[in-house]
Amino acid sequence: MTTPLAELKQIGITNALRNCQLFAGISPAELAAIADITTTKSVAKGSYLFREGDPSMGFYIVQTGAINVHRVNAAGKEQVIHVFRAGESFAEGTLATDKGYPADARAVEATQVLLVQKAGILALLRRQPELALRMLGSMSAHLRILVGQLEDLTLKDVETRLANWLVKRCPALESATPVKFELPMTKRVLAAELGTVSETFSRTLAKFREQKLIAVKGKTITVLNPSKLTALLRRHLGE
Amino acid sequence: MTTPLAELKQIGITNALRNCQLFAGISPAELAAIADITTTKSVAKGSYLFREGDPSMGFYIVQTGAINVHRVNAAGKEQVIHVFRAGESFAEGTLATDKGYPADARAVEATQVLLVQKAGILALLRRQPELALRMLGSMSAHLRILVGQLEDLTLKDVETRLANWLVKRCPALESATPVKFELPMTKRVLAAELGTVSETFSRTLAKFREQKLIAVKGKTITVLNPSKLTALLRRHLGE
DNA sequence: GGGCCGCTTTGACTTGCATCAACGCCCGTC
DNA sequence: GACGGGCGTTGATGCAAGTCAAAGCGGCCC
Repeated sequence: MTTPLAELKQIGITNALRNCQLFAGISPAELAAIADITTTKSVAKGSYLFREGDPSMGFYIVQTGAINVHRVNAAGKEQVIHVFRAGESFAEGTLATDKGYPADARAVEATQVLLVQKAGILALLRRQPELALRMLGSMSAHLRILVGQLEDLTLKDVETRLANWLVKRCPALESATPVKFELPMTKRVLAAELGTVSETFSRTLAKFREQKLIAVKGKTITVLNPSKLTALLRRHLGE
Repeated sequence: MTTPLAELKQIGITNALRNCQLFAGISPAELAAIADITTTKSVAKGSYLFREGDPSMGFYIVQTGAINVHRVNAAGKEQVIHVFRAGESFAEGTLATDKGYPADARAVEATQVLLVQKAGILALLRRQPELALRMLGSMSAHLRILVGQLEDLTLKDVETRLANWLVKRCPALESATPVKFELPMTKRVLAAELGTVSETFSRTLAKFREQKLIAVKGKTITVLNPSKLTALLRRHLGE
């Protein structure tokens, strides 16, 4: 930490931390203290950051790439809990218990993460109650995501879930002008995130295509008429 | 707080707090400080403690009775998130955000709860970092519950979920001696907790009855052979 | 006791979705 | 340029579980 090289590394980490919602607006001194207990880690596409039951090393922040947090049952089926992308933090929950990680975490693509080390952050939290409150807030956000997931999976069918997913990435919900975007992953992976399999996903896309709601070309999806899609969504939720 | 009557009330609250896992092993001074910012509240069976979106008053601890935390979609269907019983705390997640409660909370039966008030506990957390860590631990436990729920609902069928539920209330898992107990609620409510409807629940009970795994008489259920039930559970999970 | 309402059970039907299977397609490697 | 493998699409089939309907069965109030 006293050599120029190490200092340089800390500066890089500090910058990365600043991009994380969890630490938005935090004082430079605190940020530096956190950087001191943070390391970086590269995860190759498809390899695991941790697995269910592994003892907690701390919590993570995605710098670049994406981490798929999921759960596997004995039959080998995966349920995606959430895909975390740049700036998002996860596994904060393992700080205050001696249980291990409650799920698996795998890199969807080549990914760079920050590891905020358990012992260090715990000591820091004891001195910085405000920071502890931030962590509480972050965990609360995760709880909300999970509650949303729960609702998604049980109260809606695949068609509704996909419509919802599409609507979420349209900037102007009520506009009638087409919106075009690229899928950031394979359709198979997206299907899993939506809690279904690729066949059903493909069929549902086809259904929307027939109704002239969207156009699909490879990984490019065009929402032809956002307002019609939101109307469909409302219709499905309203009955 | 200076009148004898108020003091007596605080003593009662203090005792109640002591029964909560969240505060297990905490110092008497801290406990008293928490009692100062805590009020009690009675909730009649079926009435709501709070609803989704209500601004947060603080978090709750169940003293007696049971609180059903659930979510309702536009179609009016309910998804039970968890039923909290004596000694359990919930809604801690609303402390650190200005969003309201993320779900509905209704009393399953006549219930007494403690309300730890938001402003008070926040001030306390700023002075007592250890307490903040406890709250983090508690929220982490809730996250685990939710992740478990998510897995239950997506990776298992109703038969497996019911078997799991039954096995959980058998003291000796591997024994061949019958275990008898009373349902603490109507079957309809239990069905909802297991993420299904009363008809399917009834059919699944019948299926177990035919296999001589259980006997049912009104609200009394007898698990005839716990070890056979756990064997069935393992078989379902293992393939 | 009689009547009523809500819970429970059972049966018949419907449906959304996973699974299995087959085939075209793209893209890598040899 | 030929082969192989993973993805995407489509069709056929099976099944778990939700819905609708009808009929017992309590329990509770008058």
